[in-house]
Amino acid sequence: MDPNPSLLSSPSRACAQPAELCMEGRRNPSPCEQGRDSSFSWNQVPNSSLTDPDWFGDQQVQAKRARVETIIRGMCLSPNPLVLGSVRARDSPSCPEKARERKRKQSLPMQQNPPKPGPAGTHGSKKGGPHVREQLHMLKQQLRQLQEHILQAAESGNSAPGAHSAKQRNGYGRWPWTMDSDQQGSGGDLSGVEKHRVAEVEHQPEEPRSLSSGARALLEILRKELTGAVSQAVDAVLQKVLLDPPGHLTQLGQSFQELVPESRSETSSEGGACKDPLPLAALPRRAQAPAGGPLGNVSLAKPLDSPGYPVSLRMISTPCQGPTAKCPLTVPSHMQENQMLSQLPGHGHTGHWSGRLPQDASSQSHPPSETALRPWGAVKLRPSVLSQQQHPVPFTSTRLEKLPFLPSVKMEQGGLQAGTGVLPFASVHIQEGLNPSHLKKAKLMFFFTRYPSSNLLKAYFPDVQFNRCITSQMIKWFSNFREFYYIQMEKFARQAVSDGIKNPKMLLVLRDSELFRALNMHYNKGNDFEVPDCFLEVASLTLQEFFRAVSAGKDSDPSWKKPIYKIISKLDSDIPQIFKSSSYPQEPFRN
DNA sequence: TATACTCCTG
DNA sequence: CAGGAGTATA
Repeated sequence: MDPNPSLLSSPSRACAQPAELCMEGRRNPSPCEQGRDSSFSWNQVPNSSLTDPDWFGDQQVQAKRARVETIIRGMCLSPNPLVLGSVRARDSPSCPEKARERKRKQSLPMQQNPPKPGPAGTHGSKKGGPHVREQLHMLKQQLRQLQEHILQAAESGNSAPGAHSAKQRNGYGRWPWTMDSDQQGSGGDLSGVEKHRVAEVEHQPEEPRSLSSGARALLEILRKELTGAVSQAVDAVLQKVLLDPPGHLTQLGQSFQELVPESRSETSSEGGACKDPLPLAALPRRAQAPAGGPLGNVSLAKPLDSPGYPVSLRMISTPCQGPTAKCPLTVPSHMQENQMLSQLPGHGHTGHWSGRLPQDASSQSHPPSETALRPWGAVKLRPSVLSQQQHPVPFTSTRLEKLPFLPSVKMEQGGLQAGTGVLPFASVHIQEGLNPSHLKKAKLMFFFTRYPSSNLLKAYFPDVQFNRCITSQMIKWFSNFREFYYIQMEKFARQAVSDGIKNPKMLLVLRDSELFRALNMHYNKGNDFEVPDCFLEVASLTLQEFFRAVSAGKDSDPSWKKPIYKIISKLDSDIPQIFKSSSYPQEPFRN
């Protein structure tokens, strides 16, 4: 008559092999369009303002706008010799559009060297420059014509526009470079070249001197909107054409995916044809699978259903040894590339390396009625936390999906220069010693692995120069982590015993339990990391093991903990690949 | 003997 | 969290 917590009763596809999970992740359809949309979604907003002529319905303007849009569209669609020319040839373009996308990304690191400031087009040296330039020129012409028309319209019609429309334009704040020139300096992430061009466009108009204030206002607003729209479009084009400015936010997502093709080319066959670009949404889940997936549900479900759970657990667990071999999909074959990626997350210098993660990490929907199954006193309900659990979000998913939206403001002035010395090719600084960020990272890793091998540690701390001393220090860290962990477990297990708990299955470590709080406080002090579900499951099992041992009086044996250690040592999960980044998590402090 | 683990202590 | 002692394993 166990109250069978629904939390545990979930999947009985329990024994899903890691491999299956990986494949599943890989199978995620990733339509080219969708992918691109997601990574470039930031440049779509202006369109909405463009297509929002709420107060001004001038046919002429509409027509002009249509023309401009047509041109822009044409530019977007036209092949991009600039980029294609400078691409490594090893890509097999099974999906042309995607291949191009990928090539563009790959060419990214090459943009590291800031271009010498010069006339527009300097940058696009090869063949593409003049072409783009022409297009831009046409655009400018169009703009000029447009403005003339507007001028006429303004002169004929006197009615001043409502003030609200002017305020609406502030929506451009997202694209600093589309604002007036005085605001521009504040740090748009346009390259020098782009800035130059935008400036050109913006300074085109010969402002009419003799206009009524109303007309002037109208004109001003129109001008803003038009220049904003045009320059935004130009920017969008240039971004695609010239480069994705290094350090741009989309880079994380893109570069992250750079990793995948590597392994994909080696191992994947079931992925199908078009598995390429930018499944920004899909990728994170993939990364998550090894972490939370395998153990998820399984380990907890089993014990509750069958008495012999330690055994079944062992079978389904994923030993930490060689996690790199576990899920080939997430394992880049080239460490260098991996490290290149690694640099990226750190560039969203927002103070928090990964942003605050939404609460519930479980990809498996937690029963809303979790309260009902709160099993035991030590696992107390915390309404505040519980309420946050209402919106379950896979943790890795949220983490990675969020990153692309980190404020772009942090881009250094001049997109191209921004990359100087910061990005991919900026070498991984090999450190002699361990610093606090290493410690923090190790603590977070503890959520996935309690018994990391020294090889694993070496793999996940690429910026650390390992020697005997460093290695044993880090191993000592984990030993200390375990110590605290087991002490807590024992403490709460004993409390449960003294509370009269009979059934170990009642003991769950949930996110609102005291035990969890203690652990989280220790390993994740800032609470800026979403503790993976697999950790909760392992913790629950540990607690149960301790409980059973204590309640069976085994603790009289001096080495009564050893069997527990042995069990727990087999419950390590794979650590998300992102942890291999030398700069993950990127802390506010950086050297 | 070297390495890694636990336990204890500061 | 680090250091040291004691122990286990290879």
